[in-house]
Amino acid sequence: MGSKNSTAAKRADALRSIDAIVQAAGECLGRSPEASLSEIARAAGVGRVTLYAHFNSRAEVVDAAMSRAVDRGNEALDAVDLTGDPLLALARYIEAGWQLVNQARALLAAAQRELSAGRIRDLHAGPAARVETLVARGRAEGVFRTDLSIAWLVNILHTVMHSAAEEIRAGRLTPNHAADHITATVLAAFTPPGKPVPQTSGEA
Amino acid sequence: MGSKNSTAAKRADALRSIDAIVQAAGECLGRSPEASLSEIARAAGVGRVTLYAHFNSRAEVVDAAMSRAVDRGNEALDAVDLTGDPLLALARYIEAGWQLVNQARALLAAAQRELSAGRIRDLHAGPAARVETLVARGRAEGVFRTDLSIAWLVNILHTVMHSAAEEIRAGRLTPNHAADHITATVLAAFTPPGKPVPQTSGEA
DNA sequence: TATAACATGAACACCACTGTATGACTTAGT
DNA sequence: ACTAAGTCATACAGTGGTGTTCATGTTATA
Repeated sequence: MGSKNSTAAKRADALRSIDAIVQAAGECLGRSPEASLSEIARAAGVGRVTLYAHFNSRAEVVDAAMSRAVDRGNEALDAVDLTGDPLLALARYIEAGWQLVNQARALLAAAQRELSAGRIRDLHAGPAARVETLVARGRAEGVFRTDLSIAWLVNILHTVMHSAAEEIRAGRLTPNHAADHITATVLAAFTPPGKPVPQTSGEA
Repeated sequence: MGSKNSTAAKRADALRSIDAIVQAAGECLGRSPEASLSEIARAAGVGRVTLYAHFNSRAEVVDAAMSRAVDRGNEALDAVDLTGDPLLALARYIEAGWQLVNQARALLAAAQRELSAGRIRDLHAGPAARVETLVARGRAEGVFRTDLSIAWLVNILHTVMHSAAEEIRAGRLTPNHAADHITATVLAAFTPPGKPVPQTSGEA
């Protein structure tokens, strides 16, 4: 559904172009959701007509870029160990994926105007489940608060990650400290009322 | 700088139109930053040409809508008591302004593409200072954490407010519980490491 | 009621983006 | 080396937004 062909085998040449286009689309749409196809084609080092030779519409380009981002995200996050202490697991998740999640969110803005709601749900099913089970486990173990819904906590995690990326873009935060800031903030936000918030980096 | 005239006194008729346009612009741009002037004029119950009779460009409309939103925000927030216990003060601030801040942020997206960076800084100077001093006072009193910068904490506050509004739009949160969720989350995130997170609503 | 201000629809030129078509050129695969 | 596949520049039609002009009505206000 991403590319144009049905059964014909593509030439190595064409595959290279397609890959460049999808990659450029991910970058351009990640920066600005209303990037034009001309802009994407130019960033891919390819003619605009060539883009239309492989994708029937703008929606197909967005879909391909979004799918690729989700795939790469899943791939990267599969390498993260989410077992053991939920606090440490969450810290590992944040460390591995905070800038990844941000780009996915920027792409999402483009996808939400170009793709159907069902398609977006499908693309999000996998990644969302991973964090949800981690949060659920943390709640079951008494480490994360239960007075707020799982959906809200997951939303907070993603929101803080995203905002950190924007703070960096605005020059108010350095990339080195981003993960620390996110972790410190989210772990505190997840702490059950009455319990002390965990120390994240330097312990006394 | 907002409207078109210089010295001529406007008719009551015209003032009514201008007000309707600015109000409609606030609503339309609050929903979608790329709302067209045709759309805004229609929402204002006014002809498109009439809009151009009062505003020279799209930027002027955006500026007027943004200025109005900031003014109304300042007005509403001036009524909030930010003295006393910083925790309670922050809770009052959230209660009063969370949906307000969200609309301002949605407008901000439109403003950032149409207005100069300097103009945006000017518009934000007032509102930002208010929260910053509150956060600074909370830190000085040992209630808020000092291991994260003031700018980051303020950013977290606004980000969580904004995300709550989006959760409501997505149907995952009811407006009644929004302020509670935001307060519970932000107060926990602001708590210094090692200290217990405060109970917000029901105490055991 | 006179008149200047205002509102309005229709029409215009301009621009950027989308999507398609054509024809010449280059490259991959056998 | 031959051919099908791919690339690309140019050009085209269609769409939708921005600003402007104009001629005709409508309304506030003195």
